[in-house]
Parts: sequence; structure tokens; C-alpha cells
Amino acid sequence: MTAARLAILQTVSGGDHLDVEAIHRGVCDRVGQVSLQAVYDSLNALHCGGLLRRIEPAGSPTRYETRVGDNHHHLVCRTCGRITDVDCAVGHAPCLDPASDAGYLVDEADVIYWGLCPRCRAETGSAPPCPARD
Amino acid sequence: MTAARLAILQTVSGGDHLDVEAIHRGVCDRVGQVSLQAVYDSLNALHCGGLLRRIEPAGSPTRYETRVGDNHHHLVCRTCGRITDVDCAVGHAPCLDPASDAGYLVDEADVIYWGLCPRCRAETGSAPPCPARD
DNA sequence: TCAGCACACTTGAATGATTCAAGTAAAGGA
DNA sequence: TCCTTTACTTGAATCATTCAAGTGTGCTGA
Repeated sequence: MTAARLAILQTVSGGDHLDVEAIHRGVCDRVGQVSLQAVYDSLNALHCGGLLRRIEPAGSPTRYETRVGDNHHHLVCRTCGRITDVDCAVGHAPCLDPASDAGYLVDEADVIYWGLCPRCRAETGSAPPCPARD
Repeated sequence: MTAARLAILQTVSGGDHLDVEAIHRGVCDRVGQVSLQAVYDSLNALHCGGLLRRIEPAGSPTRYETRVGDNHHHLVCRTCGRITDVDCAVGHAPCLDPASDAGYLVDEADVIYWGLCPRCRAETGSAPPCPARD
């Protein structure tokens, strides 16, 4: 664990679902110039090591957060991309029980609620860009 | 609705969570040469019109399916990328009720179960590439 | 009949997050 | 001291997707 990686952890835990670019900026602020590739590399290592959780909502760059292991989910705004944590509706981790697992060995459930955040609701009058129905 | 778009619908409904490239091939088989951009364009239109559902698992290209409106979810294999449908664990559509919606206007819930499909389980001995824990 | 227009489609180029490749430097172990 | 591993650097490549600009076709209203 190097200074750069510590700075990544600090930046991520101090931010709110940051993307790689934002993390990179934060790390540079803390410890001086660090290459973007080092950030990618370290984020991967930290993620595989279970220290960071990776969030990849469709159509937007990867984001990271330090809240791991508590099986919470995410609200994503279709308009501004803002991400908000929500606790698991089922109640306890892990909610890894699909109705039928079809023989799969399930190790993670990714739940994303798509919608409009309060701010965008007020601004756009409750009309998401492309009304995806599901 | 043109021949090309009809061919897209037929290809997607006859396939299994196809990606854009596969759909493009299928459409060309049915109605002759069609540009990739036309396929992208039409897929977008069909998706916005509610005729196709879009699935975008992290780290793999967008896929489409014709099963819309029944709020089912997906099992995705970490190793081979195979996608399998699962019915909603909650039971009835829409399972759009996060524990707290934080003021969001939620219109869709995307649930992806990550794991190993039966085939990859047998081959790799139940070891996903990067053991993401959650 | 014809201008105007919307729309599906074409070709070609651009974007942008991410990954790959190859090399350097520092730390740790034998 | 040598060797190996690991973190990091610079630079280039990849690839799905989108943007831009132009072409042809069919419909509508005058």
C-alpha cells in the first residue's frame, strides 16, 4: 500500500460515487502528479481486494465508493447522472436470491433504480429523456 | 415501420440477448445490406418506443431483448458473459420500491445477478475471475 | 403537379473510457 | 549483491457508440 493508493482510498471515501477522472484529480491534489493509468491500476487492485465497490450504470463511466459489503443499492438519475445510495429493500445482505438461479453460482446482486432525482424533477417537470418503461 | 426495422424485431426476438453486432448480422441476412448506423438508430427508436428492452451489463456491450414490461431480471456470467432471464423475486411488476426513494421518481429497476453459469462452474471450478464481494 | 418536409438510411469521421505494451525505479528476499 | 516483484510512467491502441452531413423516398397541402 503506497501513498498513491492511500490517497485513492481517501479521495473515494471523501467523495460521492466519484468517477475515475475525479479520483485522479483528487489523488493529484493530495500527493502530486500521478498518472491516470496508475489510478486505473490501483482502483482495479483495490476493487479486487474488496476495499472498493465499483458501480457501472449503463451509459456512464465507472464510479467507485468505499461502502462495501453491506449490499446497498443505487438510485441513478436519468438526466443528471447523480447516484444516491439506498438500503436493500429486502433488508439483509446478501439479497442474492433470484427466484431461480438457473444453476448459476451467484455472488453479487446489482440493483439500480432508474429515475429522476428531486432536482431534475423540479427542473424538467417529471419527464425523463427517453421514457423507458419496464 | 420499415422492412429493416421489422427485421430487427424478428432478429432480436429470435435470438437470445443479442448484441448490436449480432443483430446487424441477422438483419443483413434477412433483408440484405443495412448499415450499422441504421441498426443503432432503429434500436434506439424501438427501445424508446417500448418495443425492445436494453440490457447493459457492466463491461460488456449493449444487448437487446423483446421481453418487455414484465419486470424480469438477469443472471450474468462473469466468465463467459452469458445472460439468462430470471423472474422477479418480488413477484409482481414493478418491483420499483426501494426502501427509500430519496425523492426520486423511479421508473425502472435494473437487477443483475452476477455469478458463474453452470458451464463455467464446471470448467473453472467455481472461481470467478476477480472475486468481487458484496 | 410540384414544392416542402419528415424520416429512414448511407458513408465517413470523431469521441472517450478503458486497456495494452514496454520500459523505469524502488522495495524486499535470498 | 543479485534477483524478483510491484508500483508507476509514457505512449499507443481498442472498440462500442455517437456525431455530422448528405441522399433518396413517401406524404401532405397548395
